[in-house]
Amino acid sequence: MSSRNISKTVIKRLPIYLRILDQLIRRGIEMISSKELSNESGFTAEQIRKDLAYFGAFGTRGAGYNTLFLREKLITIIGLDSITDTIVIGAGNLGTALTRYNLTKNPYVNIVAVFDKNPKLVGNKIDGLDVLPINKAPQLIKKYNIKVCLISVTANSAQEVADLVIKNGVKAILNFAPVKLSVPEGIHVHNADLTIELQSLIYYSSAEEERLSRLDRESKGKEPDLEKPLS
Amino acid sequence: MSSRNISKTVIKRLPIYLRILDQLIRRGIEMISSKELSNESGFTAEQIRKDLAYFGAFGTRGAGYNTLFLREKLITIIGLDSITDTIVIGAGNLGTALTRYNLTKNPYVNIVAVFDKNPKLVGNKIDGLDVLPINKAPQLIKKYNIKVCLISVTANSAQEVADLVIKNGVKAILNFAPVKLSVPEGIHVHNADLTIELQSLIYYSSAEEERLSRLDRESKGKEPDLEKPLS
DNA sequence: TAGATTGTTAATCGATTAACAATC
DNA sequence: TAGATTGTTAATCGATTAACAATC
Repeated sequence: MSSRNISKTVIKRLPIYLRILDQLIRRGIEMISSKELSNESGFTAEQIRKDLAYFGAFGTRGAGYNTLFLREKLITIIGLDSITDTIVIGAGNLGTALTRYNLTKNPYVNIVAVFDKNPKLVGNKIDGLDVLPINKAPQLIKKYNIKVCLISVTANSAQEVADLVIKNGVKAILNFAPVKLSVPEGIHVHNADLTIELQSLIYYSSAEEERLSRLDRESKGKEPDLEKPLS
Repeated sequence: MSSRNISKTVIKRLPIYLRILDQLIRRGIEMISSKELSNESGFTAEQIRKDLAYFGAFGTRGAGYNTLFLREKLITIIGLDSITDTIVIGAGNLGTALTRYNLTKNPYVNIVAVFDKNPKLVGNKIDGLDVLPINKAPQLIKKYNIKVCLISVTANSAQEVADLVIKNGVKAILNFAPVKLSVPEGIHVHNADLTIELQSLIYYSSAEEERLSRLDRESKGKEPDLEKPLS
């Protein structure tokens, strides 16, 4: 129980369990077995039991898990028991959509401000929230003690923005920009690069066999031996 | 080379390599070692060499990889050598942002249509693209031979939408709705649930130690010693 | 009690890292 | 040739699955 260094793969499953519990509770279900959680989530029952066991013994042998009790535990484990204030940097299409989307869907997170460096966007309202100039970010991060930040600026600006928010106390970044951010030890970045996701899907959308055999043929055609120009 | 069943973790890294090669080529760099690719990507040099070796021998011992050559290979491997036509279902904030975002950023993918079941949204223009009623989707999927689809509808509608597009020939779905989709064997779903991403980040944004010890204290209150009775 | 299901240890599987011969 | 770096095999590490005793 509460042994440290729980792996990232485990942590990423916890919010999914939470979402399922929310649904079950809405449907009035009070107890749930790991087997049934498996059906709902697509993870194996063993894996679910093991994931939960890292944090404690929340079930009842022979009966399963009490949905309300387990939900409370998950909320505490993930850190959602108090609302997390966050900011969005980058008020383009994506940043605007993220802001609107989150404001309606996510009861655990509150977006307190949206920033952009483009003067044309500053002053816009997104669901009642003003878009502020980026130079106002430092004081606001400190004032609200912001620890989590969404970055939806261009690839060019993302590193600069990351440096700025980290310098002012942000510990975790959800990065939508298509670049690898360099951050100090102890700062967490999750990448949500939609282009990458989409491209890796395309791999699976056509018969691999066929395409990869084409790769072989091309190689044979093209590089009798020039494969590698010998300089 | 081209042994089958290459793992999903490998495939997900390929578009990242591609993106880095794009950058290198733009900077005029012609050769790159796995070591340098490691610096750019954050993956180890060994891992990069191994990933590429699943598909062939693209490098030159002693010299590294020719950036233009490797980029071509990656494009073929991923399946980006011809433009992929795709559709977006769900023209709310997120769907609109995804459509605009993709149209500008992703040269390998073309969004041919956006659909919504809400009559209020039908007829809207998104960067010159009409929002069509969902019942027009089947014929269009067939006409353009659409294999990849983005779903940005509500959790309630997502399964229904998935069933519909799969029935008409879609093989791969990028799902933004916060539900687990049930799909037949051979259909690929990638989930891009932003709420999940954000929540799992929150886990890392505050000191775990502290929060998890709180969990223990709470448990002690509620469950006297039955933490783990020793039998 | 008998049946069910957890929590946990052991076995397996897969992915990453290390090492190094091949070779440019 | 000497130096560098790939491609690949072997060793390690970590995550998943299987199994089962504990126990409700």
